[in-house]
Amino acid sequence: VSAADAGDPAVAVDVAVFTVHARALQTLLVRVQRGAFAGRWALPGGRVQADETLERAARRLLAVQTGVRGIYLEQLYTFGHPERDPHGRVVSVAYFALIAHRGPTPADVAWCPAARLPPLAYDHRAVVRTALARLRAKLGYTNLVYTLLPPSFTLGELQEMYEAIRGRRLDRRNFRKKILSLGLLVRAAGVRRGPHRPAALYAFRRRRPMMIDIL
Amino acid sequence: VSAADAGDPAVAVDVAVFTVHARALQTLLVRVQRGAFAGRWALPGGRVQADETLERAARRLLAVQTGVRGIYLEQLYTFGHPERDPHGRVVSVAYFALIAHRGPTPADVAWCPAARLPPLAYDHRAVVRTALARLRAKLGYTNLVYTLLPPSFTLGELQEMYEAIRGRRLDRRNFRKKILSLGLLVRAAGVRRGPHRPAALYAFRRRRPMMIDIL
DNA sequence: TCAAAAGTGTTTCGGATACACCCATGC
DNA sequence: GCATGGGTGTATCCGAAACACTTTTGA
Repeated sequence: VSAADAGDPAVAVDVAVFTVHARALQTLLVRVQRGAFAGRWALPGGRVQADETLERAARRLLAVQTGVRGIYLEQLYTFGHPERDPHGRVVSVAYFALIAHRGPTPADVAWCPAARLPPLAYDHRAVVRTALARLRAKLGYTNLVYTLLPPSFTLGELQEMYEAIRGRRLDRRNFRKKILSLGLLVRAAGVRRGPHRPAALYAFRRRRPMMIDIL
Repeated sequence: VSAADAGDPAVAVDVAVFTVHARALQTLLVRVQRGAFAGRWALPGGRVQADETLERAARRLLAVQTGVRGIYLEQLYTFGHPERDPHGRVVSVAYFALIAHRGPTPADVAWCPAARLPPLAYDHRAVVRTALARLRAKLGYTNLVYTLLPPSFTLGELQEMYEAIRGRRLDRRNFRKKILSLGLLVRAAGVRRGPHRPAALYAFRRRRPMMIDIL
């Protein structure tokens, strides 16, 4: 009923960051430096400081450990089983985050296909599983894909995002009809040139999280 | 990186319990006994003990404070703003729960219409708002209504649940068609007699949480 | 006999799905 | 000239929504 004492669990945050690259969902992992899990891969995260909010802690630890900052972040679930951390009682508030893919990462940081994760420290496998379920569900009723894409992109690229995350192919004609009918996109200048016919570029009319109705 | 120390936030749980009664959503509140909020209403909850899971803490505190036990419970969201509790840093894992309505409550415990709550302690108003949003969303893709109903009930009573929670009327014929087509219900013995034509009784084929697709 | 809830079918509309062909480019 | 992805239109199906009258009971 009053402030903390030494009997309290420690409070931590963990962040499951996803991107889509090479037509596959990828998860951001860091190598554990110390303790019982030294050498294993784990989600970025750590202890919450006394005067910061949970989300701020998540952003700080993510930036420090991986250099990633300024991305979409939302609270996922709180994992608090008494034995989840062999070092002592730690209650961890997990966040899930999305980012457009970018280049290489620092040492001891890696993008790993979400379908083939190595053994992870703590209960982070369960955290990733929970985050993936949330991600798939949320794509169906929000415009969150925009967080995975650069400012302009082709409809083919957009469709690849949905296919990578939902794990199945979509009909191109129906997809274009549906997406364009939502009015979320505007034509961007220029075209994407590749080894084949150039594709029109599009951009999101608004780059902020919104409820919508798709798929 | 190791176990807790005195700098850690306290860890608590709060439980937002809902029922439907008198065609309205009701929230279970307890009166705060001590501290800065003494006399105010609040959600049941309190500190997590060193060796119990978060869910177990929620069930324990709910039973001790209100006598309610053995109900549907799910984790909702974790509230951790540094100033949410004037007594010190407390990170609170909120749960949301559903129960069929039953008789009177102990002293200093009350069911209160969710639409007209009194001023609540801490950030519990935000907790209730979050829980209501979750409840409304979840009714749309699960069979969780069963938690609000007695073992047998009429289709009219079932429809009242949906109407109370969603806050709008539904067409009776379409509702019956849809609900019966899902195959979740079986006829129960007997009829409900009232001041008017008797109604057939139904029961849920399975009383456990399931994903489905309704409304 | 009246008030109040129970019970029942049909029509309409819109969104989802399935499906095939031509186009523009780089190699 | 060919391989590769870009771009477009139509027919069908299914579930959702709208909608009115008869039935049974207790008072």
